Amino acid sequence: MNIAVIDDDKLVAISLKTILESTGNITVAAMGASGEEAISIYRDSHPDVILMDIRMEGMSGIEAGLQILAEDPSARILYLTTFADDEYIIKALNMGAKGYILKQDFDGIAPALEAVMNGQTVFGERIITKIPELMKPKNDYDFAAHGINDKEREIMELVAGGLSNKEIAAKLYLGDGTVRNYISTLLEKLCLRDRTQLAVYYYTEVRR
Amino acid sequence: MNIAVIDDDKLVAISLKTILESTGNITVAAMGASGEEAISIYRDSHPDVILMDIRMEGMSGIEAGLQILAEDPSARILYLTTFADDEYIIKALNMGAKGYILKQDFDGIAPALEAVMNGQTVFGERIITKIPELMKPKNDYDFAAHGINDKEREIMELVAGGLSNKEIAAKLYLGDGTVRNYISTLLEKLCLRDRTQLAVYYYTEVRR
DNA sequence: TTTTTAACATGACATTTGTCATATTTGATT
DNA sequence: AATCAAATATGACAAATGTCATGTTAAAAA
Repeated sequence: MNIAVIDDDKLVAISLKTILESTGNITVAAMGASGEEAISIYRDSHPDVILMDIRMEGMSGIEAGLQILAEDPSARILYLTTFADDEYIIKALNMGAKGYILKQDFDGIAPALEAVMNGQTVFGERIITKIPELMKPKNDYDFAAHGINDKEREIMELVAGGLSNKEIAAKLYLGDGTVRNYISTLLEKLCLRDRTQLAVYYYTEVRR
Repeated sequence: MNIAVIDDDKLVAISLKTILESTGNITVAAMGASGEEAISIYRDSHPDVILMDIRMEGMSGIEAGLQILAEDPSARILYLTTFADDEYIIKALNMGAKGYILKQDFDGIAPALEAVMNGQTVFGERIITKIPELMKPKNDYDFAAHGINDKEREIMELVAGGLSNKEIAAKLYLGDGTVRNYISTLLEKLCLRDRTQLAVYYYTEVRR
């Protein structure tokens, strides 16, 4: 099995090469230290699996992976992580990566590569247990992109909390006519008709 | 590595034993054909990994797995599935199983066992892609427990879709006063005040 | 059969809601 | 200083909404 090792820590890369090649079954055909290198290495030598650090200087492992998979959807990418970077798990998963394992776990890497080679997807010990909570997508709804300012956002949240105009007015020290105006503008901006649709929008688009 | 193979299809069990032992690295220390057997085998011989069919006559693989993990949380259980039984994926995951792979994928099983032996968690090709949708907890909201009948439930869903009374009435061939009555009862039953709160309730309690 | 209950409906009424035209204040731009 | 654009506010108005009392029908229970 030919693999490529991409890690911006030279020492780690070398260690991996040594360890993996000592298994006898694995050949490290290429090594790189950045996302860009990963891409060009993959283009040149099409290794069976790319073993890549997820966070690197410059282009991240994720970006490089996306690029590689765009060019060859059958590429097998196995990410290495140092433990701290949870945020990437879901991204990697959705992207179509073949797994996500801990760098520290030297002994586990070779078997993981074998499994990936055979079409499996592999996760390190503690990683899989985190997936449930990571799965609820943190929302990155962009209020600004819809021209919604802070006050409007606040009012939207209160409407989505089921409050009446009067209650919202009291809570924000505004006149209740003012609140109605805010809601009017919100509805206009979001092409909705009434507060109920606004609440629905909130739960389906903003905080889905 | 000593493993136990549990499958209620004798033929599959034997085939697995043959294939796995031919790798040289794996010894099938015990075989069984039911959940009950799995439990007693684990008690007796503590294999490194249990390779178990997930659906079997009598006690299912999940139940047996729960029992085994209760007695020894460090037990490594790798499930075999025939493809159709999605529902178990999440259960297996939450339970603490080390993976979930396809029976058909003979070549993949040995590497998967190696990976599991080394602390990884392994999923078959198509399985991981299903996790996102399976993750959203199916709702077991009990309408009946709140005294909500079918019509009311239907109307509640339409309100939560952002429809006006008139639209709901048209859709259900009801008078719009009737719709208002239904909503009134719903609000009464659920201790809510208005349709917006009903929609909020829907998204936070029914389909959360 | 008679009674009861549930589903479906109507109309009257008060309240809430959404729109609009308009105004004041404030800070930024010119 | 003059102008402009926001954030904030008001009141008038129409439409939508929620409540209630009441009625009809059909099915279930007695």
